[in-house]
Amino acid sequence: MAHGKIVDLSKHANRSEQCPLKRCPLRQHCADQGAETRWQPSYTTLRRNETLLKQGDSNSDIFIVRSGSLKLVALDRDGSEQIVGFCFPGDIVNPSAIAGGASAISVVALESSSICDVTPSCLAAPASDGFYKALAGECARQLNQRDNHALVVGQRSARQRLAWFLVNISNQYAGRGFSAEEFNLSMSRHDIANFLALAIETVSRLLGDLARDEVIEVHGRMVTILDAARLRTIACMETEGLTRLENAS
Amino acid sequence: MAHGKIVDLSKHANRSEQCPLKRCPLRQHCADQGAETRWQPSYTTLRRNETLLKQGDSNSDIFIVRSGSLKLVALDRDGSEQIVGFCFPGDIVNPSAIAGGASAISVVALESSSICDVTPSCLAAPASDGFYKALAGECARQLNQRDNHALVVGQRSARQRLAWFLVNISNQYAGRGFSAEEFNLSMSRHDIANFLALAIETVSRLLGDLARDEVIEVHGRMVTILDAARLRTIACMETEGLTRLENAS
DNA sequence: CGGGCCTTTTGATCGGGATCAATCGCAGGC
DNA sequence: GCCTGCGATTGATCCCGATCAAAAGGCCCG
Repeated sequence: MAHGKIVDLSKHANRSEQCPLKRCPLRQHCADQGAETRWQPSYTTLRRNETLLKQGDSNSDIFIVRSGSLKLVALDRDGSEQIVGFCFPGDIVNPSAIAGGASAISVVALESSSICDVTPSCLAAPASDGFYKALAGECARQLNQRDNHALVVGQRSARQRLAWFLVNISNQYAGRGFSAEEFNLSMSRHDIANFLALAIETVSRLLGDLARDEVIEVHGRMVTILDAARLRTIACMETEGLTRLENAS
Repeated sequence: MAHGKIVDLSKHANRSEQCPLKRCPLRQHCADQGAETRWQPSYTTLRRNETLLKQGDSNSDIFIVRSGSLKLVALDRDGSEQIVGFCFPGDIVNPSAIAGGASAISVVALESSSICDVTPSCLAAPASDGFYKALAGECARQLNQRDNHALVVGQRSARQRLAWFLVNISNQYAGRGFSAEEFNLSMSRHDIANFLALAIETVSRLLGDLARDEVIEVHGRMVTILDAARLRTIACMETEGLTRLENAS
């Protein structure tokens, strides 16, 4: 468990030595193909609540998050929304673009974010096995995440879901070299509630409960995990003890 | 809306003129590559409750359903299970194998099923763009389905979920040339309940309600849709009116 | 500093669906 | 035929989390 500095991902400077793109399999593929010189993606900056990708848009672009964070939202025409995931620096957004057609979800920035559109340069090189394989692999990873989310939402109590969420976020931060114990949530209570299929009031109350139990400490969006082991225990079964293979990255 | 015969998918003969494999993009790819002669996959037969693929197994096989049906199950070590999808003839099982690693889900037959393992022959041909692209596309399609499932489970009432499920199953059958109005469910009430994150008693009661309202007719696992329009209306908002892009196939 | 607006918290009540508990129905075995 | 056992139905009750309601912070802007 990495002990990095406490930072907002949004403030994460894009200094090359720690640019999250370095780890991106798509980029690595391009490099492997000797296409490094063609790696000239375009960059976009989004502010809070701005949309990167809109559900239904015919869209063939694939993005990588450089800094900030975003939510993936499935919308229904009657207005109901379901957040199906969050994206952090280094994550690949919209690998489904490979299948063509309309985007099945919308992607919205949770905070100021810098996004890299990798499609043009990758496609400039004749599309190769490596490119498709990397994308397929990313789709597969996201599929696993969705299945895990379904398992949690479908089988666990509100308290377990929230604990699971916190463990997950903590892992996300840790995997990027930041503190796993102390971090700022970039999403609102509303987003957390929606993601976990709970009411916002329930999330608020349960955060309070966890704080009262001294498992975490909460000040607005700043969360400190005081007892990671217990949090993990709660996440998995409130009393007994275990997760399925956690997709940490 | 196709008006085919009423059949069990399990009884669907593998006569070549209607073999579901014909439509499989993977197979088409192999044909396109002139690899048709190498299309010599192995076949497996499973009976009810037999496992095609076990979560955690290091597995690189990709399958296609020839006949029958299966459930995709995400398991937790504490014993809880979540069905995340069902498979019917022509469906590609485990496209995630492309990413390697352990399988994230288990796949279990709901009835006697004939399965085709396509990996050996496809991989015999030098893996090409088309192969990976077809798989990536399939992963993307499944990702959409999962998101839709999450939206329904996260946002809709029990009655809406069940109606949505019936509409979905009906579409699956229709898409395969069978009757959209009358069919045998291959899954138990337990499976339906689990898939929709409901209690089995709730599913039973709501099926009874829908039958009493003359929207459907139920005799054990045999379901007849009497008023498809109303069922669709219920599925989407119980009173108002709409779906998001339905992934019918 | 004060005011408006949005997010979050906290409190009180309600209800949809879970849970508990029989009973029923049907298929397979002897 | 009858017994056995599992799946499905039906009924009664309970409770978790939703909903309604209101207050309390934050935060930006004038």
